Amino acid sequence: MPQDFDLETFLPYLLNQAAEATSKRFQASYKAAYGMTRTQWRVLANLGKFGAMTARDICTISHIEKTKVSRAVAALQADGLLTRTPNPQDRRAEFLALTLQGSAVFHDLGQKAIEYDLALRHSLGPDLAQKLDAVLRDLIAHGGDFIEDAD
Amino acid sequence: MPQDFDLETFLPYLLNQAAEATSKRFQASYKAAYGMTRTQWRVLANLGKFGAMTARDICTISHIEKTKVSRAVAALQADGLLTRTPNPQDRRAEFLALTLQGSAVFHDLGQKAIEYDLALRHSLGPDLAQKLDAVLRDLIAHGGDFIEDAD
DNA sequence: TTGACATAGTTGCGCTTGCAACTAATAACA
DNA sequence: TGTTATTAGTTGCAAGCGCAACTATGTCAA
Repeated sequence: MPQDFDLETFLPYLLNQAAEATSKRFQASYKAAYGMTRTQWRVLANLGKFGAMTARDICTISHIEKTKVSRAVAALQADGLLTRTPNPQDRRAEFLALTLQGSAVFHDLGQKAIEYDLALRHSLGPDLAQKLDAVLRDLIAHGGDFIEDAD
Repeated sequence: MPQDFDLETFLPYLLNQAAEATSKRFQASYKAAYGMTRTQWRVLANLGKFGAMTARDICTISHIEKTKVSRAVAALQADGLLTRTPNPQDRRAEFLALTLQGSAVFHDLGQKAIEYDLALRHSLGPDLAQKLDAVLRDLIAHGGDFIEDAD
């Protein structure tokens, strides 16, 4: 009967703390300068990286829920950072693309993100940082696949 | 002019994804069985691990904001999982302690958490899992200390 | 004492989220 | 063709969260 559970060694807890700690600072970049949400920043970053695509594509690529994407897209459009173009082949869907202004924001924030990421990795050391990448990707891919009852 | 920012290699993003992926499944344990919030689960876990303490102590230990702690404590009390005892030395503060029922819940969830944690670590391999712990703790401690302008 | 400041904890408000239900368009197939 | 099932995207609602303001108590020092 192990009664010695310790939150401080619980992997999901540690991951959450680390994610919050590292995200918090960078959040200031897009929140203060552009009044953007994390979801908005991610949608922008995906469009900036991959070019025009539909909301559904963004969902698939980024694993963000469609509700969040929908609202983020509406907000980004309202701010003039992206445009929607109907797809004549499928009138349910719309192609999303960054405006010139949206691209400018993407380049500005992307630049800051790269610098921040480098600083973080620098503090960890190169090989550790690289291993961390692999481990995190592994957890992202398989982190929810163990316990078979739920869902 | 590096325009090649890629979200997929951005450490805060990876950490968030990994945290979400691993937390989601375990969340089912406390949400489905006890209708608890993540914050409630964390407060319960801290009280279970460290015994009676004040809300302020929980804030200090866990880095959860006092507002969240306050509301989680109220909810846990309403569910009969903890009791508040006024501190005669300082009538602003209250000692919080798990009830018998609260302890039972803590042991149940703690057990499940240990199992889940072991499964996660097993999938990573022992040495990698251990390194991950150290890296995450490092990021938690220093993850926000680089960029000096914000705040 | 009394007044200025600090601290424990709560509350109000606006915002983001998650979930389920919804609309509109398309696909599948008898 | 008509009927049903999928899919793209939106919306309503009930939370939870973050922040600032607030209450009540305690501290310090003139």
